[in-house]
Amino acid sequence: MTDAILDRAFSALADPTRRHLLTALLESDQTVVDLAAPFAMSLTAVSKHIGILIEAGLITQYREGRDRWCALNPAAMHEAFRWMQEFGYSLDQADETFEAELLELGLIDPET
Amino acid sequence: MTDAILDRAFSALADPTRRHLLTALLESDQTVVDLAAPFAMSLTAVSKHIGILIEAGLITQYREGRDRWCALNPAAMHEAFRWMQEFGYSLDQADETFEAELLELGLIDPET
DNA sequence: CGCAAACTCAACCAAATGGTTGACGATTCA
DNA sequence: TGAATCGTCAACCATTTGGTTGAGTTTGCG
Repeated sequence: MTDAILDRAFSALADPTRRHLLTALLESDQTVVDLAAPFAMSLTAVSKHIGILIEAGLITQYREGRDRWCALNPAAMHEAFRWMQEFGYSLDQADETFEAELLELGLIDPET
Repeated sequence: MTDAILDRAFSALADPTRRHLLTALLESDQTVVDLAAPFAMSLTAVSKHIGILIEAGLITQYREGRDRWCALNPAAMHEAFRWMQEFGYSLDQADETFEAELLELGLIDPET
């Protein structure tokens, strides 16, 4: 039951396009067309992503004329956040090991 | 670059089996066979899940004879956690709206 | 030695994912 | 009224995902 919510929240968050949509909404509510503008993909594709975010409970929509305005919905994000909080890891330790891991994976340059 | 890390972390977290594996490791380090025992799926399947968790940087492995011990790796979890922290939502508000949403989706009973 | 245990690897499969295009409905505006 | 804007829907496609089975490798043990 709570599994289904976390499934949808985390898999919605797993896509970079959807994460960009969410950060865009951090600024202010936006219409579907506005949200889609920066992306090099069809409006239909972005519309689908938005549908997934809605299903995941990460955003909501309200209509105004022919516009669909999207807004952040804190509920599901909060639930995912809370799940991760169970892992009471040391933040200091994490910061140290993280850099080393990035180097190992070749994802950052040594001089950065 | 950081997108790739978040992609892998969140999509690794999106599967309930893998989340169960992580919470099991919260107790203590465990071998692959031990981790697989509670699940109604083949050892190969669990081994694949573990591989995904390793690739995502959520766990690490060390060998000891024929055993492979798995241990939590806080790095990637921390990164995902930090991304979500950008959403400075009100936790109080989230708790209120979350219950309502669960009801609406039929995921919980009214009396709970 | 010889077998069992602990895995991993390779090949395969069905279903889900992320994208496309084309048609459609609803709303605004000249 | 008629055309343009703002979307959604349906069908299709290639790739990824999550599972299987069968074979192989390495290690421990009697």
